[in-house]
Amino acid sequence: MLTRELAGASVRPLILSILSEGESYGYAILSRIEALSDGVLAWDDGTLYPVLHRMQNKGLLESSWRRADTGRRRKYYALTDKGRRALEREKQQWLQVDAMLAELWGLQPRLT
Amino acid sequence: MLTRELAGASVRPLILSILSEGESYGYAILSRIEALSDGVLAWDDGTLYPVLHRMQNKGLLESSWRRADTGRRRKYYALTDKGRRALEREKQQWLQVDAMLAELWGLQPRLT
DNA sequence: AACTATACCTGGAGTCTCCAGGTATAGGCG
DNA sequence: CGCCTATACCTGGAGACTCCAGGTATAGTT
Repeated sequence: MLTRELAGASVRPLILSILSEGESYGYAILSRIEALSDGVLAWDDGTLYPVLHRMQNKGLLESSWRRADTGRRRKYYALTDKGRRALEREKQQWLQVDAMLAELWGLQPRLT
Repeated sequence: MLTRELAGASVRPLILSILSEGESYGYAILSRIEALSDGVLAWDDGTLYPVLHRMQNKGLLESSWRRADTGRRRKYYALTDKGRRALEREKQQWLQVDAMLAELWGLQPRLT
């Protein structure tokens, strides 16, 4: 698994990025992350939900309870405008740090 | 500045990477990071020192007080073998998360 | 009727950044 | 010589966050 610090740094960008593709809900976000990482990352759901709540409190997300075709109740989350701006900021910050590490590691810089 | 989470995720890899180029000391590490980021990142030194202490406690670094040519006392830090292994792990983890974000953001994957 | 997978939530322990404040000294300047 | 600035290190407490253990509920399968 990841160090707690890297986990902390990546949850928010990952959630924002996944939701930028369209609304989703906790459980699905979890599986999406697991799939994206080829099974390497698997957050406990008890870690994810509080993060979603905090992000909603800060106005980055909005949520609505709906019943899926499967009959189950789900809490769907979608990005707000503020959330979209936050994603842009987080992305820039990530790329900033990534560029520094890439330089230290002798990797080629990313073309933007 | 960075979000506290990204700051947390990047301090350790940055320190380990900088020290992998040769020993250094707190104040110089700070300026190295500032230079690498083109002035964007500037950690408070009160944030860095406890991190160095913790890393030494975990056996990732070793330190020695020496007097520089300038006459000042400095605490030089160097990587231990354990530190070198930790760097390798952190690097893999970073690249893992980076690959996930790159995919979500539609960036080209990094060639290893 | 029992089980599994889906789907959500909370509380407390431990850990970490951040900030404010503190100590000490070399070198330059008046 | 006395003052200032840059260099160089340290600590304590506040606040924030992940992690884990535990809990609730229900659709579908056996």
